[in-house]
Amino acid sequence: MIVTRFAPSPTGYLHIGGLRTALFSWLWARRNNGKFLLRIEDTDMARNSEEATKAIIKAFEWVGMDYDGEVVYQSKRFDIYRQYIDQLLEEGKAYYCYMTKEELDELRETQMARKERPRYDGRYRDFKGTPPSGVEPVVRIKAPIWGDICFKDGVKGDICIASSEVDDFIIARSDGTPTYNFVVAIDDALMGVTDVIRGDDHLYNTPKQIVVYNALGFELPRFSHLAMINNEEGKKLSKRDGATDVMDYKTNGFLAEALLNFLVRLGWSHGDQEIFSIEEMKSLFDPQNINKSASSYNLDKLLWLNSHYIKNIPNDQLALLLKDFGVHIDGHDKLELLLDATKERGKTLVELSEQINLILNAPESYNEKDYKKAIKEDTKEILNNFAALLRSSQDSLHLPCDYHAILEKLVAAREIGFGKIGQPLRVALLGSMTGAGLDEIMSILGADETIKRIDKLLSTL
RNA sequence: GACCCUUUCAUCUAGUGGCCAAGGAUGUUGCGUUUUCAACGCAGACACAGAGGUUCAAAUCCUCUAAGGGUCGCCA
Repeated sequence: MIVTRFAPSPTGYLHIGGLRTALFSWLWARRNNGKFLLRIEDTDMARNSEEATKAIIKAFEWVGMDYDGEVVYQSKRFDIYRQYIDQLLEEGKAYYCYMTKEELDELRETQMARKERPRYDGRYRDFKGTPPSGVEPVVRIKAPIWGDICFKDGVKGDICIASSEVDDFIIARSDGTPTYNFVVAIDDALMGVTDVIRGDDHLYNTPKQIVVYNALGFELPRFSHLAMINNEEGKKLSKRDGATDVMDYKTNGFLAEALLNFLVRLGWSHGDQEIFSIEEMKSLFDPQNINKSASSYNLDKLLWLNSHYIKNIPNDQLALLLKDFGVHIDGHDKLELLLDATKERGKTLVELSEQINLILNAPESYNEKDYKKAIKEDTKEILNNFAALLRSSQDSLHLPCDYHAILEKLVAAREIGFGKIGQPLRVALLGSMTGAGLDEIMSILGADETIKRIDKLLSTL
């Protein structure tokens, strides 16, 4: 069985890059009817917050990603880690190191000065003497001294790192708490994780974790390291780049489906296909098709996808989503017509709600430029004429085509161009010359409201 | 500085030695549809980082160079 996991450290909101990593892991598990686990990496007591964990879970809920079983908190598993530390100590695979932080800093400086890669020199590796007093020791694991540490990465292929590059890293701090690379390996093994899918930035941790796997006799999972997502300038995505918090996308009017579709195509592809429903992703996703190279975030494409999903989800669902944006049209008898007329005009739910409000609420003022452009000498007469026509045939006006018919009638009778009536009418109804089709707008408003808005404009002439 | 990874249109990507004088998508340009905007349709512009090899044949394999990124914590 395939078991994947997402293992964030709770230091803030869920980042867009984190979501993509989680998505890939989730999809791979779901595709194989496997398990997708959520583990919170909170071994650093000073930095983690409960809020952050909640934020991550909330973001998962929004996008509809479900995890299996209970959330695992590393902070609650310290006694498990302690056991393994003791075991390694007993077996001579780990040892106490009495080097102070100051000594360590000093060592690093001299190494840097010699243009070497800074690393622990192993001075306590085979220490048999009397430990210096007054130093709380850390526990270090014995990493191999010779050869290479190799593994096959699901994305990058064969990776080999010289053992000389991997030092005897600390697995327990002087206060006894375990460190990241140690607990990750243990938890992944204990939780039965078969596929570790994570960011590129962990590539260098992998050989360290392999040291732990080997020392404890655990079987290695498959590792797949995802290249980073950069910003539109190709630089590392940071908080300065605006919306990096997943939940910002919700407030900015993006659909979860669109976000996931966007993210799944960042670094992964399936031929030429661009649009993937969640179900399709679940059945098609394969880490084998993940790209090696980093990709850049591109808002235009996200926007395009979002408008695609806005246009294609059922109207009743759309109405539900719109509630969060101050548009309450649940019971509106012209709901279908209203959304059909507007949903091609909004790339986000924010824009769409603006479009809808434009129709639902009578204009309080008119766009100056459009007003000037639309209002001509004969406009007053034409609009009066049109209003009269509306009044006289009020009872038979229902569908957009009904309104269209009387517009045609007016145009034919007066022998004028469509613009003569269309432009001022548009200003009267919406306050400006852009927006949905006139026939639809009038049908949604009904004859009464249409006449009211025309009269209001007439009163300014 | 050391080690590691990456490199196809502006962007996401297809491509695993011949089907590629490089395909799709976003964006962009023009035209059409339209009372307006949008949407849609059609047409166009835009790329194999560079240099050397290997081969009958290279975007694809090898070497070097360059550029970008990552990592070097008692953070995760």
